[in-house]
Amino acid sequence: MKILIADDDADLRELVAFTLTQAGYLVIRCGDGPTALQRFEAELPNLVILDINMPGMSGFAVCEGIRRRSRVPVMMLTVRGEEEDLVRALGLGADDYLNKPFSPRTLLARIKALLRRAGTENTAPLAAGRVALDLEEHTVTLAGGAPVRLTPLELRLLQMLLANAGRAVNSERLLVQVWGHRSGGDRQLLKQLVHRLRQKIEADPSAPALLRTAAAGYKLMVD
Amino acid sequence: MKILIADDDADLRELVAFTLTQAGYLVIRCGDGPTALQRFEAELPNLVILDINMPGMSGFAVCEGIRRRSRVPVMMLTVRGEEEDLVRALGLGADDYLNKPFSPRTLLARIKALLRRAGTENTAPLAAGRVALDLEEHTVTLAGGAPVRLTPLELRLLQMLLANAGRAVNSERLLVQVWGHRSGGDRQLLKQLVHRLRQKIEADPSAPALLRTAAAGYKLMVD
DNA sequence: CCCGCCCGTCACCGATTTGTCACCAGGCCG
DNA sequence: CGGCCTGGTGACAAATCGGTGACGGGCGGG
Repeated sequence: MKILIADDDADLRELVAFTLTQAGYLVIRCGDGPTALQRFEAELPNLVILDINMPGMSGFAVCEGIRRRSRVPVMMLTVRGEEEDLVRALGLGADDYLNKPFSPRTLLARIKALLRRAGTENTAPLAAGRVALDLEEHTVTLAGGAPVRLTPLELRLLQMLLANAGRAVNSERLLVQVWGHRSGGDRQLLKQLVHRLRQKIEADPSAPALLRTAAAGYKLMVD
Repeated sequence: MKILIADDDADLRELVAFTLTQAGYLVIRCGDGPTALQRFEAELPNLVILDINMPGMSGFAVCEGIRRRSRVPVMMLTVRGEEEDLVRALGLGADDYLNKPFSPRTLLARIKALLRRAGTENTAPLAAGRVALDLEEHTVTLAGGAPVRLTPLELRLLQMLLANAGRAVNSERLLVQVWGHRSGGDRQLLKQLVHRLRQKIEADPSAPALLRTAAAGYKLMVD
């Protein structure tokens, strides 16, 4: 589950990003309007959080731009008491708003509600570190990158590793989970699958940084 | 569920739009009569809300135009005490009216009543993006185009995809929903049906833009 | 009775995915 | 030093999958 946050206030931006990351979402940050639009195009996040007051290009304009090509849920961050802003934002197609300052708890609750309403929540928030899995689309997204398509077997393998992110997973167990094999012997299959997966997700497949070989198995690195 | 709201008073329009959006409807806005007619053609909403007093082209004229090609429920917004307007509106085929000012609660209640009466709500999501289904006529209408006749199976398939517009639907689930098959195996049927449906609804069937192949199934594009 | 539509079935193509084999490099140990 | 194991890699073949064209049986309307 990807969320784009655009706010020129670095402190607030990081607070939001931290809260969301902790909750298992993959967060994309930016500090101004034009960048937000560009990142939106590139990442196609599942939800967008926009600060209204940004220098250069306001949240309104960004919202308008996004609405021209997508019905993705948009949440605006407003200053309490600016009723006019609020009405304008909702008029431009924003889905919800939050008055600053707000609590992380409130933020999460509103975001969950928005995603539920948008029907996006089924796409389980399977994410850890810089890896986010989209079970419905059969893709992985590595922080800052474009989604990568995975084959069914690759998806299953990555899902198993993700479920145990940071810890080594026994080869035996991976064989059982991915192929349903009851006994060992078929190490070659796993070898190949890992190899193929690395070609797709590693920056340098010959020096694996994410999917590392561990004692008697493999592990997915977090940070 | 799509609702078109036409009102030249921006504040009122946005209030209505916000109320409806919160209630889960997809809202299409416009501020004058000609635009309303044009958007109606393009979007084929499930319900239309018209202000009577609009500069240029009155709500009456819009209502008349809509009635020439559709029996979609129409609600008029009137100023209290203008009995004559009211009579004229209902005479032109409007289904209900609301005196300004009104409360969001009232608005929602009346809209639900209208939709229930029109039998639109049971008939489920019949429109998304540029695709609108007519279950009675066994036709689809693509934005701006002429209705296309569908066979019963094609209709069922499109209905299933429409109910999950924008998201991928598993082949397995489609098989069960369309044919009532309990188990897999018969992928060939789905292949053919999709192929035949694409011939009818795609501008270029060899490069599907609407009914796209997705991971482990198909999906109907909305944007 | 014939005709057209609907739809299940088969056959084929090209692309993707997956299983298999052969080989290499490095570590360990007798 | 040489055998042996483990993990990585490239290459190839088999299997699968989606798209497409074609055939024909069943059925209802003229």
